[in-house]
Amino acid sequence: MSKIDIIKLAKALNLSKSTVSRAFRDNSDINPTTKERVLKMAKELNYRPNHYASNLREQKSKTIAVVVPELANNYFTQIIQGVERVAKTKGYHILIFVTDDDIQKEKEFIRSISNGRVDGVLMSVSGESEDHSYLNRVDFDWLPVVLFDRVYDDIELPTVVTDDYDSSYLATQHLIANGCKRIAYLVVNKEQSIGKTRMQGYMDALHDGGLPTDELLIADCSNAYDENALILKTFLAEQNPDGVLASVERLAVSAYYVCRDQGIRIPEDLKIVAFSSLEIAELLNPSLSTITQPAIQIGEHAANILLDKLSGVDSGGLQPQIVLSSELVVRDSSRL
Amino acid sequence: MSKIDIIKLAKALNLSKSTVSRAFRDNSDINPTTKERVLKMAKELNYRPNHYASNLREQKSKTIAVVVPELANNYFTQIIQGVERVAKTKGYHILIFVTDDDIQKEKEFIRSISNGRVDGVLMSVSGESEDHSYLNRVDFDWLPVVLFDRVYDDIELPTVVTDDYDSSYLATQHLIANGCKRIAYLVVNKEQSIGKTRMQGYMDALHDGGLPTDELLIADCSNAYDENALILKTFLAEQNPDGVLASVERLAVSAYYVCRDQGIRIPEDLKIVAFSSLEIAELLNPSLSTITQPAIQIGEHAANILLDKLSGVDSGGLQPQIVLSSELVVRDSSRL
DNA sequence: TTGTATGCGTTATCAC
DNA sequence: GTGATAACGCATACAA
Repeated sequence: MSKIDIIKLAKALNLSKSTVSRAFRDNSDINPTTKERVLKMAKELNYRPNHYASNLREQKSKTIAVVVPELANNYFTQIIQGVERVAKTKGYHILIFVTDDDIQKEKEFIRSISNGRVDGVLMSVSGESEDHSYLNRVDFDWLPVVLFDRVYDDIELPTVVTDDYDSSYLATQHLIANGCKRIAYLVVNKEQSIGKTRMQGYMDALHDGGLPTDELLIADCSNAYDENALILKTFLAEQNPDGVLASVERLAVSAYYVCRDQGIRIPEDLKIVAFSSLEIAELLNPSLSTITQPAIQIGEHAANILLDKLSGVDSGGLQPQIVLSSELVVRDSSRL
Repeated sequence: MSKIDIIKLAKALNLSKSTVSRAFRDNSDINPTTKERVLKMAKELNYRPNHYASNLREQKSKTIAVVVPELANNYFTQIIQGVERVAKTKGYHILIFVTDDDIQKEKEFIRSISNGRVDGVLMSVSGESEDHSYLNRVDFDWLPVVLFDRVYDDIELPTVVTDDYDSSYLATQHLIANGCKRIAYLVVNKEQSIGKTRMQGYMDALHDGGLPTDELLIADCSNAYDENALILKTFLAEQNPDGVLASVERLAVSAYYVCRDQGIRIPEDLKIVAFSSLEIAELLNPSLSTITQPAIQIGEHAANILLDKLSGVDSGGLQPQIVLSSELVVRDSSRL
């Protein structure tokens, strides 16, 4: 294969390079027969238009970036699946970037692609509690951005999120209905919109259910399994809750491990509900009650919004704000 | 931000574009002070070198492609994590492509990137039983390719795989040791090297353990959960095995569901061991015995090999063939 | 319908 | 140490 370019191909065909070029563009004036001829020879010589040259010329890349905080999370990989699925149908490729929840990396990545690297960006953000004004410096007409799941509320962009408040409220209500009096809330970062919104639903449900809200029942965890094991062990021992709402799957898993080790019975001693996209929640011991977010659909929606923008579909001036519903699936871990 | 390019920046600084360009290259003759000045102004104007122009010029993209059969599989997403981790440290981006186990898509993708789109490819293949000679047409000096997990044996390329035969053998031996007489093997596609190798380990262990091998005990499943539920339900009823080796996680999960529905007790009636990268195998009911592959490391190794090649490290002429060890973790699902 | 010429934004080579 | 200029490979406006 090596170095066959449009000129060599043109020479081989005794044509000009423009004609050859035209053979690869769909809506160009070209004799169907010569087009055939070119395509055939191209196949033979294994020629493909150089991507970077075309992109430079056309100022587009047919590629979108997907920016996520982490990959070690089923939820995000499911979202990526959704994105991939719709991107593929429109001929787009996807570039994955992981920020490790570090806004510096997020910022640097956005900077690094801000000059034609990709046609658009799908992002779940990392710096909600920090200064993310860097985003205001990008021209969204040049580089459309759609936020999903974790969003910056103070920046006007299309978003795709789930109804976290309602889900949290409902799940807490369910725990109350099943007799819980001391319901704990497990969260990784209270400052994130996700953590905050879910916490609000939890608190309001407590209040409406006639239960006091107690700062001490809110466990601020980390992202590392081993740390969480420690935090939760202490937390459960000291606070002795009878119900738990885990704002992310990982915390529910840690809670399961701690309960097993400490001889805390689920659901008899402690009932658990968790935000989780685990496909086998059903098979856990005991099966885990979940608030299941439509992850794949989030990806699909976000991708569709972005691709619409890229193909010039007018959103009527305003930014779509999609809210998808999660589903509360009650299983053994929160049963009476 | 919009349209700021090197020329505008140069003008703003009253410099030539060559000088500006030099400020961004690390080892160029340039006055440190002017470099400072350029970089500062660049930041101010939010200038970034155009990726496509540089790539066109330099003939490299600092991007590698990761090609996998599917994303709906923890195993592959973990591998991607590993790749991402090392790629990031070397300043590479990753482009994800999913073949849906369709060699046509695999082929088309490789073709589509064969002209400078990426600097190299990491791939887990899809067309082992089909004609994959298309790969011989790519010049691996121009586009280095490293295969992982699912490989083409008849094409000379670096590979990273796990010791599937040994793992299978060991797991089967373990089942025999725990009293199983009728051990079934669950597989998705017998023709794949993965399925085949694992089956061989299983068969040899049976033989060495003095047990007959029986074609009927090999269940050829599909990739869809609902289909598998049906297949396995019938299979378990008809063949009545007392042990099962699942060549992929998905099949073990299906088996769990079927057992639950049919009142088959694990491990009393049926012992199960599965190839699985599930992090919470421990928490299943009952906890699942697994052959755990070092997925993240596979990704890291593959990426390292590729990046070494890209940076011109000589592999001594021969293609590295890495074999990583999986770990058999015995849990309740296969206990006596 | 096809060919010619120009520019997309860089970087490298060569002068200065 | 810096500036002019020629590629990189392609796609389009314009001429033929």
